[in-house]
Amino acid sequence: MENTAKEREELIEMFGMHFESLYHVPPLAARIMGVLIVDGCKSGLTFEALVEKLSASKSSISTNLKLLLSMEKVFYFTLSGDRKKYYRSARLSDRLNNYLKMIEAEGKIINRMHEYRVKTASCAEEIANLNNIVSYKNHIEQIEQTFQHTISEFRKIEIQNDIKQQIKN
Amino acid sequence: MENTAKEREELIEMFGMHFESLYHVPPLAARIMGVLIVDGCKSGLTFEALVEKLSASKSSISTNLKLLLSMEKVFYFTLSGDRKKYYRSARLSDRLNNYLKMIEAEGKIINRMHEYRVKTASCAEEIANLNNIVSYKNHIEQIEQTFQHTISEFRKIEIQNDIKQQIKN
DNA sequence: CGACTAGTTCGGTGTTTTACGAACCAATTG
DNA sequence: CAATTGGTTCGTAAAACACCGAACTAGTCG
Repeated sequence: MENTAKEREELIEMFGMHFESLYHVPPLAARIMGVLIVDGCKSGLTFEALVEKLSASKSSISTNLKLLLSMEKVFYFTLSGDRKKYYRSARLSDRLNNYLKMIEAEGKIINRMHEYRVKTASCAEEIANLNNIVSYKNHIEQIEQTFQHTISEFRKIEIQNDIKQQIKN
Repeated sequence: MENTAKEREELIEMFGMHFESLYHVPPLAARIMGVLIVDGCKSGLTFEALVEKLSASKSSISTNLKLLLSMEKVFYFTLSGDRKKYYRSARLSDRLNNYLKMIEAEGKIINRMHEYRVKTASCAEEIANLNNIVSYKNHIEQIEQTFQHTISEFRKIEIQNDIKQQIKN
């Protein structure tokens, strides 16, 4: 049993590192994401629970939670007759969407790059390089489409799960 | 013509922003990447050229270049009879590979997550959630494969271009 | 060998970030 | 209305970061 606890710690740490570099958020925010995924996937975690689990101050949790809410990486729900907010991490499809956004950013900049090169190309070498850019553009677009497809497929599953959940309650 | 210069500046700035957030490097390192792509794609840029173009100190350029070299985002080559190093940004396929790495990291952590959940799942709700994770894992793997395929396709083009280049010289 | 080129390393400084405690607010409860 | 709960806001201390100049190294040339 102690082994499971250790594994839990490791998982939270792993998620923390992952989100810190991926979303560019403070360490504490990343760890919040971690515990929300590892411990809070079913019913959410309260503000208090986060303070305890992460042994951080109320103010730090508040600030970082606000950040994550504004980034839509985390959301909360309330229960009637309960003043507390229950926090949960965003859906898995949102994580996929994050990668899509990065790749879209790359795509946009490559388009600009291409326009610029077309205008300024002068020698044969540069024109050869242009072909390279076009090919890169096409690959990026292809990947974007794959992502879009995967995300929409995955969203369907999530929506179905949500409906099941709602029927149960 | 003044318009092109402005567009160039904008492109460098765009690349800078992009790489800063993507690779988590200091602003100057990101701008080095930017100028290397925009101005140095054909024949590379010298250390000196970078100092001038970015109007930064030699020490800052040195430090950031060292960082980019260690990250393999930048490489250099030398010409016989010329003491200078010529810096170039990594290939486009390496940029694609960077996204693959991120997604692989996500995949690994999701695997760990799944193992953990299998061990700790107790109620029906948790088991339902498990299916969700499995499905996510599968989608991630599918995307990884697409990426691997795209990267290997793209590498072929790059290698062909390299050969053409070598024949020319 | 002295001067120059090409670049690195070191120490320091101004800025930014991160987390904190204390004070505060707003809603509820006895 | 006083006390408690659930949380926010603000000012700040500590640490990390980014960039710089000065001093230094290592190779080259006259």
